[in-house]
Order: sequence, then structure tokens, then C-alpha cells
Amino acid sequence: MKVKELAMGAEVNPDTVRFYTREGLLKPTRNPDNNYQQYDAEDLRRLRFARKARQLGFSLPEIRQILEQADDHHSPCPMVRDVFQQRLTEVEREIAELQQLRKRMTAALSAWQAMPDGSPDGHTICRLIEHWDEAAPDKGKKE
Amino acid sequence: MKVKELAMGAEVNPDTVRFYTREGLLKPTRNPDNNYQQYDAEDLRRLRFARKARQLGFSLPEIRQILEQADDHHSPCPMVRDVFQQRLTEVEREIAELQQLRKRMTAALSAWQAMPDGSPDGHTICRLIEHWDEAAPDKGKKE
DNA sequence: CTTTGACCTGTGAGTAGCTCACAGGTTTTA
DNA sequence: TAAAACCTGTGAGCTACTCACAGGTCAAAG
Repeated sequence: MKVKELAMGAEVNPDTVRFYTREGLLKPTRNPDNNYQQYDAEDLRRLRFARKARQLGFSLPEIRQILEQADDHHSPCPMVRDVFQQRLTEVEREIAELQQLRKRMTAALSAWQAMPDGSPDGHTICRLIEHWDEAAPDKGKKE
Repeated sequence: MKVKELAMGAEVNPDTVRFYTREGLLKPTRNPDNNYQQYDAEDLRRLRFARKARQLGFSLPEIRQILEQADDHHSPCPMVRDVFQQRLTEVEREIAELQQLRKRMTAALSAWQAMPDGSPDGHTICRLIEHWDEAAPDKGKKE
């Protein structure tokens, strides 16, 4: 298979195929006639695997590690479980953080309803922002 | 004020001060003796403003625009309200997306409880991932 | 058989918002 | 007076792609 064929087979951008190849996730051979990359069914499996793993939140280095373990005939599954658990924890942290942010934002919005716009006066730029955490006293210590 | 002093005043990394200066958010003068950047109270206000706006999810270009409007003696507040509303919408979309992801992840995790690890056999790399969306039939079409 | 268009190649830049590293100049402290 | 701490600008690194570029290759149409 050539780049575009592989890309279509996994429904990704051909540039992504090239990128993954550069990154060492795919290891095509070469057609000695024209120097084109030659991918096979195994590469298609790897690419599809990589895409699914990405959707599950694995990073490219993690995916590369998993593929390398599989290449060495070790089961990558224990590692997959492990990394996956960590990712889940992190996703939950991100959700909590965003919900916190949304809370602060809606609080700020409703506090702003009552506030006039005002022009910059050399001391303040826009009161809405400069005083938003007083209006929404939920301390947003990020991270 | 010099870079580090301003940075401490707003509790940011000195490199962030330099970066914001490069980006045109801060406009220090120069000390002709040694060519050092000279910041004043106005810059401190701008920097603090920028940091608060970042916490609220404004991008640097947006913040620059707001500051420029204020420099022109126009009230930036209507724009602030507008961009802010958009950001809130986006934050809510991000939350929904992450919750969707978490749902898929927890579904996958519980499906994996029952599955053995297995070694790569030339057809599969790690069943956990390759079959995860069959186990968790919630189609995750990522936008 | 030649042209045209679609494909291939590698490389480098762009995305956001910093953060860090580097090499060299200045100021402060011991 | 010398070391430590700061300043300067510039450039790279982080993520996971995506796109642009210049030049080589190949299939079908004229």
C-alpha cells in the first residue's frame, strides 16, 4: 500500500501517515524502483490501533511504547491498563477544573449584569475583569 | 521596575513578562544607560489584568485587542462581555466532550475487567484497545 | 509519445502559551 | 575586584498534527 491508500484505509490524513512514520510508529519498507514507502496489512493494523488509542487519550510516546512491547512479543495489555487508569484520573481532574471555571464564569456573568461598562480611566481597564473574582468569590487557584 | 520586579509583583515567571512584552501586551520604556526595560505601575496593572483574563479563558490576541481598545479610550467592556459569552459556550462544549470521553473510558475499563491480557499474535496488538468500542458501543465520533 | 494531473518524496513552518537555554553585557554584593 | 545575580535578544522545545514547498514518478488522455 502507498501512503494515500493506507491513509484511506484508516480514514486519516495522508500527512498523519507520514508523520507517524517519521515518529517511528509505522515501519514501512521501500519500493527500490521508485523509493516509495510500502505499507502492508500489519501497518494498517498498527495505524488503526494507534488511532483508537489516541481517542482513548493515549499520547504518541505511550502508543509507541505499546507497539514496541508488542514487537518484542510482550503483552502490552498490563501497561495499557495502567496508563489508561492514569489517563482516566487526569480526565476527571480536567473535568473538575473546567466545571470550576464554568462556575466562576457564570457567577461573573451574573454579577456583570448589574455593572455599567465604563471607560478606561487610567486606573482600571475593564472593571468587569479586574473585579471579577471579588464578584465571584470562589477562589480560582489554577492547578 | 525591572523585569523581575514586575514579574514578582504579578506572581509570574520573568520569562512571561518578556514574552508579553515581545507580544506587545506590555510597552515598557528603556533605560538609556543600560538598555534595560523599564516598567511602571501601568504595566503592572496591564499584566495583572492580562493574567486574570487568561484565567477566564481569554486568548492573548483577545487580551491584546482589549488593551488596545482601552489605550484608545474606548470602553473594552462590551467586547469583553461578548468574547466572554463565547468562551463560556466553548468551556461548556469542552466539558461535555470530556464527560463523553470519561463515559467511554469507564465503559472500556469495566469491559476490560473480564478480559485476559493475551500476547500479540500477529493479528492483534492489544485486544483491550482494538475491541474497546465494541465493548463500549457508545460511538465516540470526535468532532 | 507526450502532456497533464494526481500522486510520491523529505523537510520546514505553523498552531498556543509559555518555559528554558544560550551567550554575552551590567549591576550588586562580599 | 571578582563572583553572583541580574539584564539583553534570540531560538528552540512542548503536542499532534496540518499544510506548504520543490522536485521526482506514474497512469491515463490526447
